[in-house]
Amino acid sequence: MAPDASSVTSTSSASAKRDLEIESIDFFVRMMSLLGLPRSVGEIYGLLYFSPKALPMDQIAARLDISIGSTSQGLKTLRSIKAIRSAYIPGDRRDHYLAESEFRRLFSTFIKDEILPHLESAKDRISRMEKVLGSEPTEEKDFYKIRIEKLKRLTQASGRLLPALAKLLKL
Amino acid sequence: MAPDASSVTSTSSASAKRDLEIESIDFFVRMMSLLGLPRSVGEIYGLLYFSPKALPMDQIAARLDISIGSTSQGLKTLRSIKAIRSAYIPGDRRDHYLAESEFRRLFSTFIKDEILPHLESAKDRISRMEKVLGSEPTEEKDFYKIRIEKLKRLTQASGRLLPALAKLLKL
DNA sequence: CAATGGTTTCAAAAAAAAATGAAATAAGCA
DNA sequence: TGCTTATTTCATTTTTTTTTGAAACCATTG
Repeated sequence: MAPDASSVTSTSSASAKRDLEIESIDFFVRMMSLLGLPRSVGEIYGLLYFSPKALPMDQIAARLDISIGSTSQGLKTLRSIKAIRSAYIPGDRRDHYLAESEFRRLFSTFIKDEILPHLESAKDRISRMEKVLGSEPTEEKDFYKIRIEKLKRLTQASGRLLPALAKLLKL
Repeated sequence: MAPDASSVTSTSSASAKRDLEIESIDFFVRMMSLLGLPRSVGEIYGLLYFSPKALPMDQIAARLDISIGSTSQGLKTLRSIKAIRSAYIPGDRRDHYLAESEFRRLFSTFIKDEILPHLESAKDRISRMEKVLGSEPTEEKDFYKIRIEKLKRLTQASGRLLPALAKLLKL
């Protein structure tokens, strides 16, 4: 078979690394988008996840071919959900980033920040519903009562289940 | 206090119903958006969830003040995740829709259709990663091995946990 | 304390997602 | 079958989200 300049390199492991990197980026782009996070955030995390050394922002932007604006924003998001941490590299002013590979922490932060607040407001809303219904003797009162009851159970179950789920994900 | 034509009606429970409806729509718009579904889908489900009688498409569009195009699309989505079902009303040609209030079914369909396919493709991807790595004796091989191992555990855990979660949500 | 390199911010552009409305299709009824 | 009403489809428009790029900001160091 014909040697191909782009895939055969001196060390031969460089292309393997690139392959892993690409699979990783692809994987995390999908996964982050499942969590509602933008493409660039998935790309950055995917790159860092398979990087043995911490990378500075400008290298991340260059490797992914995205703007430093996006990169800065994406790193901010990833920091906020504790999906990355920065490592100090002596003699280099730039911040260097490493992927946090403990998914447990990642998910529990996500659940805590994104899901639980909604559950909180749901509780208030259900109280309001009960108040509205309480004073109104409509014919279909039973129907409404049951619906409110189901909503209540849903939010209660979620409130208990989600934190438990986060704990189970000790990977 | 001054009587207000729009909120005081002959039965007085009409406004209570409207209040519940609004809270419900608001609730489900948020919840559906958490699942990545468009606003209109949440509105439709929220309306149906607190409707004691099945509603036809044109009434749904009118009450929510959205186009029948959106309504048709939204109903299609909701049907596909089994969140609603249609009821036959004698003497009326139109399809009438009811909310499926068993959240368990709703979630398990959602998990099965939206999440599990991703997990499937993740398995393939991980096999590819292992193949790439296997033939490459790099120095950092241990690092890559560990990362791949973690990914594998994540997908395995999710594959086991998510269906279990769906079952637990018998509300 | 200026100069340089690194990072953030944010208005504008680009891209993606959702809603509209009208035409096409289907489905019930006379 | 033809007429009427209900529903779907889809090109276009609108809205929302994401990315860009340049200016502002910060921090280190000569």
